[in-house]
Amino acid sequence: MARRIGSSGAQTADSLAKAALRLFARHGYAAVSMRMIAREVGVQPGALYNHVGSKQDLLRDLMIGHMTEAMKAFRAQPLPEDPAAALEAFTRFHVRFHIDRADAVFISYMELRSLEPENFRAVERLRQEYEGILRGILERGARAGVMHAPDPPVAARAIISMLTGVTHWFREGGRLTARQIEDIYTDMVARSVSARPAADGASAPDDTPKDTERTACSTQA
Amino acid sequence: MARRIGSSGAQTADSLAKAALRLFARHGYAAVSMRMIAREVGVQPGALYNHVGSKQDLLRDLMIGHMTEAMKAFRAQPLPEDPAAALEAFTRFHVRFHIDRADAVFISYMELRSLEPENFRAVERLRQEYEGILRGILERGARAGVMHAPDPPVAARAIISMLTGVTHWFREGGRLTARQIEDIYTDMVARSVSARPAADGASAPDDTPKDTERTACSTQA
DNA sequence: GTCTATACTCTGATAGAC
DNA sequence: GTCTATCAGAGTATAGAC
Repeated sequence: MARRIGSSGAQTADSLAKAALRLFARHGYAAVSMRMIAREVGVQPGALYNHVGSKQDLLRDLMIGHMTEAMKAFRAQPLPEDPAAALEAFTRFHVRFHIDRADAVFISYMELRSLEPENFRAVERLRQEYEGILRGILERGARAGVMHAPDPPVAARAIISMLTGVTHWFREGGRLTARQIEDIYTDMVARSVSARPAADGASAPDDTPKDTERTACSTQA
Repeated sequence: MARRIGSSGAQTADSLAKAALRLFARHGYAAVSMRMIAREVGVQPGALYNHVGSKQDLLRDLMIGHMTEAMKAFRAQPLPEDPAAALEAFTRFHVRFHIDRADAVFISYMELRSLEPENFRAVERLRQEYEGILRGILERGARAGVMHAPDPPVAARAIISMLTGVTHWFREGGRLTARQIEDIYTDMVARSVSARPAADGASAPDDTPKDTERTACSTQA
């Protein structure tokens, strides 16, 4: 228990978190063993348990850490009153924040199923809170008549899926800079809920969805 | 080797594929064991190897089967000449086809990294072929001036990410019917590359991207 | 705080009887 | 074609020396 001279626990803990993040993102939680992480960190497998309770704890801490950091960073910037400006702020924030943290995003998006029920609920709560921000913007925009969002919950998810997908293929030093990607996505998102219809107005549903074919239950997470 | 009276290999093989599909989608390839699959099928673990060479073969066959089926189904329908109509056809096809095969889509999207290099290349080739269809539509639309797609490769990926995301949350019997989802997504996709700018034209990049900040390499898969 | 050593379970895959 | 039995190795996690 006592710390010996020459030990460097804080450093190991940090390098452990970094290694787990990288490996989980690359191979997936289930495909990564504590032995692999230990090898990466440069310690024996058993030594990891001085810093983390279990492999599951490691995943949970990474995910909750990422989500809370995202929420905090978003709230640290002012959210414009104007819905269109707010949407742009959200989009730019999301793309920029996530491009810089591709590994953490990837994990948070893909490894929900690897969380044990209790941890899942905690993370899911944060995810819904974040999604709620975007939904709120769309609802305000639709009410104000400056946006076309027949179904804000669905639109919010569609937009977040689109934005988060960037982490699947973006690589630093590729054909486009992060800023260019940000511009392209911002443009597409703004248009996707634009109050102006698409060119030929092929089959845009009305702003007030018809009740036909509606069913009972609520859309679930 | 000889088939005995009372055996039912074809049925087992079918139920094996179905069980693997379901379990891989639910828990992830790495988290699913052959023993779990065997239990689901109702045979002993060793018996699985009468129908499949390895766990990896099972994944590869599921993914390639899904992708080729998708390509074949898409090509079985006529693709309109008009870019906007083609985009709508693509969107509706994608959403409809994928909503009915949520498990296969989920696997094809998430388990690329679980494929061994050779299998990965085979699947990736099919994926790019499919993405190329959408990219082609966007390029035609942009050339014809009826679509705004500053960067068709990025736009194609963004749209596919958005559409594929539906499998993350859609459940039969939820608040919305599949047809309603299809309508909403079709509308959003059409608008996202609409030639008409978003309401206030906040910061839409030009159709001809500026060369500033461009870097050398090509966008990678 | 890290080490070595280990407990115990599970893994993918195979061999041979039937 | 399925069974039982088994292999060799890897999985998470713990115990106790230092």
